[in-house]
Amino acid sequence: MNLKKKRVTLEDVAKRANVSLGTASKALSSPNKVREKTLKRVMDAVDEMGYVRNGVARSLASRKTWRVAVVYPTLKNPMFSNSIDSLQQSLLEMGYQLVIGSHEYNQKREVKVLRALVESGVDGVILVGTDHDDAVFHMLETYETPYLMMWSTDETNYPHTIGFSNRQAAYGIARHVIAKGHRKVALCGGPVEGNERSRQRRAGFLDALKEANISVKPQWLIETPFSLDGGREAIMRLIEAGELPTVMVCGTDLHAIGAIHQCQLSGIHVPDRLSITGFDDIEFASAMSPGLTTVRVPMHHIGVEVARAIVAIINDEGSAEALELETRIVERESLKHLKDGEAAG
Amino acid sequence: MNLKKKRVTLEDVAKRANVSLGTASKALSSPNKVREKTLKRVMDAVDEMGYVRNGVARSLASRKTWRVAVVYPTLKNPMFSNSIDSLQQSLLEMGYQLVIGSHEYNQKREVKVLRALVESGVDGVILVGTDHDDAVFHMLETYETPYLMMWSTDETNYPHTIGFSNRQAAYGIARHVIAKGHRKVALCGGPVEGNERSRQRRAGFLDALKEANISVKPQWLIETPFSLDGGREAIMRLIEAGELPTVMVCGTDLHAIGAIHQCQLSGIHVPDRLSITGFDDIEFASAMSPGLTTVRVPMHHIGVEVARAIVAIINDEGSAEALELETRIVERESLKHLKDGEAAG
DNA sequence: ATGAAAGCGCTAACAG
DNA sequence: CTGTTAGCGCTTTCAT
Repeated sequence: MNLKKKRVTLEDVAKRANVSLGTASKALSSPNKVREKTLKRVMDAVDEMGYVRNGVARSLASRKTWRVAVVYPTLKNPMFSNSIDSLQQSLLEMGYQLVIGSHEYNQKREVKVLRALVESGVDGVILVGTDHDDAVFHMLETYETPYLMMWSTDETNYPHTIGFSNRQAAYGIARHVIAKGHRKVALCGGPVEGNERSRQRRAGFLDALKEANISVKPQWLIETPFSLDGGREAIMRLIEAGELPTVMVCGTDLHAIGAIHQCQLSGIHVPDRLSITGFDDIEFASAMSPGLTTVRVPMHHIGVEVARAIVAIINDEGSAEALELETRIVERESLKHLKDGEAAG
Repeated sequence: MNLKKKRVTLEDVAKRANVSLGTASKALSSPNKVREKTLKRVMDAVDEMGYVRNGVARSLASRKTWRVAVVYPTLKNPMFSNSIDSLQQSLLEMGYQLVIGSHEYNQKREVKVLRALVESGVDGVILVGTDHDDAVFHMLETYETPYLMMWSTDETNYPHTIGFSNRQAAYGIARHVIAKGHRKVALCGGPVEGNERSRQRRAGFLDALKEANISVKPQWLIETPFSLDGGREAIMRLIEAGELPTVMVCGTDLHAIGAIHQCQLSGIHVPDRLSITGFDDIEFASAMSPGLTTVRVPMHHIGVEVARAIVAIINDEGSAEALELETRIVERESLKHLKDGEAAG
């Protein structure tokens, strides 16, 4: 009662149940490989003594942690924090715990965060995007840790990649915007350095513009941080630049929502004076006014497939093939269909 | 090259550096307790062999996992996912990894999630709120796992609690609303069962109304799920009930934002026809139109303090005193100041 | 089906 | 300051 009583171990349980340590162990992990009577004796002892398994010891002996790490660029974007949810649920069903890291879009920090995660012991690693510091790949390979990259299938040949083509998706929404009669187009995305998603989204936008023979003014090619403020800043720059385009195509919903907000503050009517589109389709995109026209990313689907895939790779049964999912355009009020007259002016 | 080469262990490193296992271990964990020359020999060996510490073995031997678990009711509310961020950053600085669980406001599921986390091995546990299944407290105490409750200081005497008084905060915003001339008040909150925050927020609202001698119609006392849809549903019910109040006070921003959206769909002008207030002050509350009048919760501050506190408790130096932080009202356009005439009508 | 024994890779006394 | 020696609590052969 007073002495610091040691935690009860499997050995204690075994003694009480009158079986060997090995048998007790088997009773817990493979109940069907033990006589029913023995099983009951062990289970009773477990209950009576309030035994709880020591996962650390299990992991050391079995060389399996039942833990998977995921490293996000940020958790501030609801896109990623919702992804945690899907991932976590799916992994839990397969008996895995999810450990999370983030690095605020800093590749060097990503290396550190990942190292800490890997050292602490995980059976597999999930990365966002395909553009990472060499040290990341080196560490993962040296240490022979199974890993997979999600969200983007661009710019890589690695087989274990699950996501979508950012370039194509961006191309798609840009074409859509052009089809609505827009010719004066501004682009606003996040930093492209060390981020193939940003890069490919921009490339996709530009592909569509080029195809339609539309050139973008340099001042209308904007790069700001991944945040509401980034979007607000973009609008300020547009205003400073003098002439307003008829539409601003954004690389993320965060940009777009911030931009719309700034338009409201600055008295620019959306979409009458300026149309705005996003990318991601976070929940708030549909709850605001005007509703945001954007690209829906199969976030939940990615989470489910990624969970399944990383477990498969861990068990050495992963298919060596990238999985490319579909995106689709969601039309709401923030994008205006220009009449011919307006298109010109 | 071809055989599955075993991972290099500390023992390998020690041999190569010509020191004993113990010395190598000390070199890594207490570099200053080792002669400089020895340290260098070990470090060189580490680099040459690409050694990475095995955290699992460390944990078993030292009985320390350097991991802290946090269990959220949901990750879908940006409030909580942003909290992950603060917590994680602060813990990382102190050398701890964060492991996350969630249960979608289901107390029985919380028990299971927590058990998995505790079994897998954590040095401490962070819970949201004070209302949990008995099994939770029982498990934590039996297993002698340090824990702490955050977000709410209501309905508990447990010393390790960091958050704010939901009742007081709710009372505050309700008084504010009343001071703006509102007398026809509807309330919309989340389910109160197993959730002392919901319960205390509602109680706080009612305290203020009672004090002002305002009675709430039963149909105006609404309880819907914690989601945008929950807010939308509340508005639909108000419409069905016939007469509209002049304001609806919401228990979370999610409710409020959903409600405002539904008003827009249903042609109810906010705030001219109906004022709406929220609770939490998530980022989107300020980026929408009309901006949401709400209660700012010191989410980041909580994260920082909680991280500090759980580590202190783990190290047996936690102050046995709850920490109550301040909230404050953020005024935006969704709450209208009623003129005397309107107040009556 | 069960028991015995050998680690998993590291930390933590304790000697020297 | 360094080496030696026990474990940490469990899984896993291998016999029986």
